Amino acid sequence: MLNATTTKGNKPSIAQWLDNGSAGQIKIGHSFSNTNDKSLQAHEHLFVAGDAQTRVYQILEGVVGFYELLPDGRRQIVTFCHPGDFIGLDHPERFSHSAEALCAAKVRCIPLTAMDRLISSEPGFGQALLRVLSSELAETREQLLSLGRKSAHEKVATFLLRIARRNEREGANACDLHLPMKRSEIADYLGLTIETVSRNITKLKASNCIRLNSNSRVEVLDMDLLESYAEGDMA
Amino acid sequence: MLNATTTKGNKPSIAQWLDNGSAGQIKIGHSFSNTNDKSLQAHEHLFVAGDAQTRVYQILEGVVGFYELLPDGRRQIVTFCHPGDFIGLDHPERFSHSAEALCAAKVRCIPLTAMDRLISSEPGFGQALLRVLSSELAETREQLLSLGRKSAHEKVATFLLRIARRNEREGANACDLHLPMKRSEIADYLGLTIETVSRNITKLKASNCIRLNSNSRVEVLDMDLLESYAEGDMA
DNA sequence: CGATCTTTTGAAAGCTTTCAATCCAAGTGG
DNA sequence: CCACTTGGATTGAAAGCTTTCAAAAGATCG
Repeated sequence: MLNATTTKGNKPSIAQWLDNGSAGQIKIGHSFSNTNDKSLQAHEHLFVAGDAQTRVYQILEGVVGFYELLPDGRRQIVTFCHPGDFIGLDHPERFSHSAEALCAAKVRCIPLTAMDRLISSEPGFGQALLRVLSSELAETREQLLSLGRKSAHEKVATFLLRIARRNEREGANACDLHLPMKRSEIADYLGLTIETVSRNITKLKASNCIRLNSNSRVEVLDMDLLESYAEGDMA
Repeated sequence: MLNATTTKGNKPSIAQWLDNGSAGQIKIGHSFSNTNDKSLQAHEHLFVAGDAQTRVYQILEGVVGFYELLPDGRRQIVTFCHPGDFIGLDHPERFSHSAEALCAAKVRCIPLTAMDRLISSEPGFGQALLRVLSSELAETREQLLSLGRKSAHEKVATFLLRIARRNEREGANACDLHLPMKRSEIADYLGLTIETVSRNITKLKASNCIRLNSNSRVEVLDMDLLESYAEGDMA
């Protein structure tokens, strides 16, 4: 979601803040003293709704789910945060969302004051943040279309396609998808139930669009078909 | 959606760029030479998906719907833009969305180059934009919860409640809601059909939660009830 | 290998949509 | 001033898709 790469090769004192490889984009590297990294076990929370927000987080390893709850327990996962992504750029006061590691994860914790300092001192930093926020907003709007107007089948296809695209961006095999989250988390991301997600994955299998090598390892057999499903060209 | 007020009192040469009254927030006033204002009739498009994006727009008067289409014509309205709101901060290349005036409207057109200049020259401007984008992202995420996890009844209640809150923020009567959009546009914003929207407005009337003074004029009779409906506390 | 969690599959129920018809408000023109 | 027209909103009934409830099948782990 956020166009920033992880700190490849682990340089703990150098935050590879923003590094979207596209031509003409700025690249910021900056050393920090008052950040600290935090390791999370699977299913451990980084924070929960109601916590005061005093830091911004950047994912270094693993995947973190960012979600909101209704009083009766219904959950909407807003985004899955991957290495390089930021959490907490959007809400300057108090979290209305919670963040939970889907698997073992490591995050860098950056005090808001450090962010403010950087914005003032590094001219390019604020602009980089603008780009990060912009692309996150664009992605969230894509998800609005999915949630508001797509069928379950289309939602699942769109979800898989997005993962394929992410793979492509990162130079990985677009057809070999790894799903770090459970069906229940996919369901809460797509506004569906576990059962509906499962049924539609089965449908995609049946139409020879994908194959499951394991529950969390999907192989795309026909990317064009997957794309047409995602856009609703057929049922 | 965007924390910026309109140019009250019409000062065409002074863009009251950002003016969120909160304590400690910056206030920017800046004069521009190369912006021009554009008037739109009801249902006239500001731009359509596919257009190259060369400007950012700020609504001066009226309401503009920002939407995305699926190939088969299904529409998702992403946001209703009110005076002060910006359009086009999120996507630096080519529009994947379209923008259409819901009623007679006036917008200020700002070339991207002018934005870039401002970001570089006015230190506070970039930070103001960050806040605008942040709050827009937060609002979009709220909408994700609505679309993904709320019932039709809850969606409609949430929609009305949001308008009431907007009224409050602007110092207007929170109980007197003006709906500048048609039922079909509410439907495409909430991921429902016209009929479902209508039925649930009727339900809200029947439970003495609201009253319709006209099709576009809703009076909230019981704000607490509306809030509890919006959160799903009852049916 | 048993215990537990997760996924898949089946059948019935429910909510929203679809299809249709009526109602309503606002113009238009005679 | 009153039909007539028109676009939008409401209401009704049937269909459809997703959910709910339930159970079986896998997978993981000690």
